[in-house]
Amino acid sequence: MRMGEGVEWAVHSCLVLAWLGDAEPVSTGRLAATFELPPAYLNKQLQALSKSGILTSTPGPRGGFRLARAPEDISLLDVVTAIEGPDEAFRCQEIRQRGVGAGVPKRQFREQCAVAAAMRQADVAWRRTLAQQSLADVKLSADRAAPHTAELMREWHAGG
Amino acid sequence: MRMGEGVEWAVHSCLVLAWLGDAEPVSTGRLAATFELPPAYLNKQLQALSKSGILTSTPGPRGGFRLARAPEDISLLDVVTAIEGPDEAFRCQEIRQRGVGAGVPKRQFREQCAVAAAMRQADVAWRRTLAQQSLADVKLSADRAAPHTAELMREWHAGG
DNA sequence: GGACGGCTACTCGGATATCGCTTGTCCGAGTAAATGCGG
DNA sequence: CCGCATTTACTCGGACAAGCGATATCCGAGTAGCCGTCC
Repeated sequence: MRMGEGVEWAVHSCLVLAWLGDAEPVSTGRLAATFELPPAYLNKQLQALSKSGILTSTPGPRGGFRLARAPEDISLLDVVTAIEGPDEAFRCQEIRQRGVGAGVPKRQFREQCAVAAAMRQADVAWRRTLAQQSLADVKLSADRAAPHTAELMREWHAGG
Repeated sequence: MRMGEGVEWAVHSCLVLAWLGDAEPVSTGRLAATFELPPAYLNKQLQALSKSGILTSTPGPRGGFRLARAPEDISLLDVVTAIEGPDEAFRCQEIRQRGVGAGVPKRQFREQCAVAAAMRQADVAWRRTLAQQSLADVKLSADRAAPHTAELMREWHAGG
């Protein structure tokens, strides 16, 4: 089980937008240069965030992306869902109904598969933990580890 | 983020082994026929379970696989880890140290990345939920939904 | 009749192809700003 | 000097390839049971 690396790019990009503030939008190229990422592919992730209502995009010169909401109102689950999709990791294929289960009446399978139910519990716990953490929380945690990050971002953004 | 379907096969196969009991081993072909799965590929998953110490394999005629421990002592996390590997879903690539972070002293990155830390919390919650559920629990849940499953398995196994 | 050696058939185990999705890239539509011109 | 039409350059947005891991398969090593033969 593996999460796409686009998630890491998306979260860090949102953090940069949070650090720089919503004064003016930041373009894909600028965000890509911030972490030395391929601009076109990062643009793909940013579009996904835009479609999910996490970012707002403004075209034209001086255009780019902005956070659509305050960092406190954007959870990590929002970002992960926007990039990876809404489906849960475990997809029950209902193999219990094949082979040995082919002959038994369908009524026996009204209750959902016990394996899927167990996996879903874990998935819910995972999602709940992600939903409880907002971008502001992560930003605060990063600021505690490196206090001058916001200033660094603003300087780098102005000079780049 | 997507979990391989081999996990579903592995869990259901372990459940079958639990229902049939450890009297005699069950071969890959028999297990595959139970759910109409490709035998060779299922064998791959069973080998992974065997290498992780969840199953024991006996070669030769009348050979096959058995549960290495009691179902109460096999957690879903054990099975998932055996199939999907021990790595966590989110792999931090440390992109914070590239681009804007290339010039700052390395000491700033002694603390782990805040994004990775947040993701790890969710991963821990997910693993904990999986670890708390044993094969016996899942089997019990399935038995409640379809009480005669164990009997069905024994009959189908004898007649097949 | 019993025991032993060889044979057979069946099993696991790992090496080997194929497919789909993630990754990566490109070009076109649209727009805001700058520019030059006319009043 | 001011306002406007035109041009321009820059942005997003979606369509188009490539690489890699999951999926699927096959064949060889090893072993337990069976059979024929010998004592």
